[in-house]
Amino acid sequence: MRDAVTSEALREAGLRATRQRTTVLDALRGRPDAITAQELHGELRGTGEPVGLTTVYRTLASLADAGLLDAIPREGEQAFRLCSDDHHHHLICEACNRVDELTAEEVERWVDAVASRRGFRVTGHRADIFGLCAACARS
Amino acid sequence: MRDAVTSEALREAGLRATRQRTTVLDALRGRPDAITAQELHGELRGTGEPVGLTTVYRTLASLADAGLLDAIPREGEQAFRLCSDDHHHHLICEACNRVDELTAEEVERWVDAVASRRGFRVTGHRADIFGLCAACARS
DNA sequence: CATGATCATGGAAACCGTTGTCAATTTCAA
DNA sequence: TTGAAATTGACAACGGTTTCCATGATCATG
Repeated sequence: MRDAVTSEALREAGLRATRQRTTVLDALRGRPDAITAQELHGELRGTGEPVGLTTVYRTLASLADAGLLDAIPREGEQAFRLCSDDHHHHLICEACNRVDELTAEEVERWVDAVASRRGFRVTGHRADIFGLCAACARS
Repeated sequence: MRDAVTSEALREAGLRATRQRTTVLDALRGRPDAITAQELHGELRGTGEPVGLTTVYRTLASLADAGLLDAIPREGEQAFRLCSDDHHHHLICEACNRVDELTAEEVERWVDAVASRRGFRVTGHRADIFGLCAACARS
């Protein structure tokens, strides 16, 4: 059962497996797009498993902290999406918010080269592509 | 005189050369770090050339629109910095907010390759490196 | 199973960066 | 010089997010 998988993931993140957290994490599963706390709250409001707005905010933050979610900054707000646990970059559709994960050795190489050349100690980097996915570009 | 240069830059951006805009743009000149509207407002408050907070916000937004400034997103707020007019990326010190501009053909190549491979129509991309500059890393 | 120490929830209020309002002021082309 | 149009700035409003805190759920332990 999916519930057991979800609970275990929460446990591994150091979080108790509550109904609310399970609901949030399950709602994120299989979603190709990034979603904000408010959007998710609104979506869950309709179902039989509502979760308080405050709790949605807290849960998304905790899961992102734990590395289960990627935070995708959007105009004035923050969207989230389930992600793999290794480092990657994003291909983001500005129309439907679909997010594809990318790995990019050429980017990592560039980061290392530039940083060492200037005596920077790197703590992180970001490389994302924005545009329209094939489906959205067609319409 | 510097003032004439500043006024002309404003004119070219389609903005009237007011005392406030000249003050803001001059304050940005030669600054290695990115600064927020509130920070700049506070800084100017001390001088003999105060500028209203609303005006600082509007001016920074206008200058960024015009391509004179780069917007550097910071935790929950937005910082700005004078920039060159051609496309570039950033090397950002998280301690002192110093920002260096970078060009990166390897990143551009990566963007094109990935996008075409997936049928994405690219509207923009971003690649920034975060860390500690040589000076901040030392202390 | 019970049980309680600890953690989680959620409605309401507060927060904080930012934007809208609008009357007064400034700019600048003519 | 002058007047139409743009700009300013104090203030209020906004919107996403966080804090508060009393209530409720979880789960290691007995």
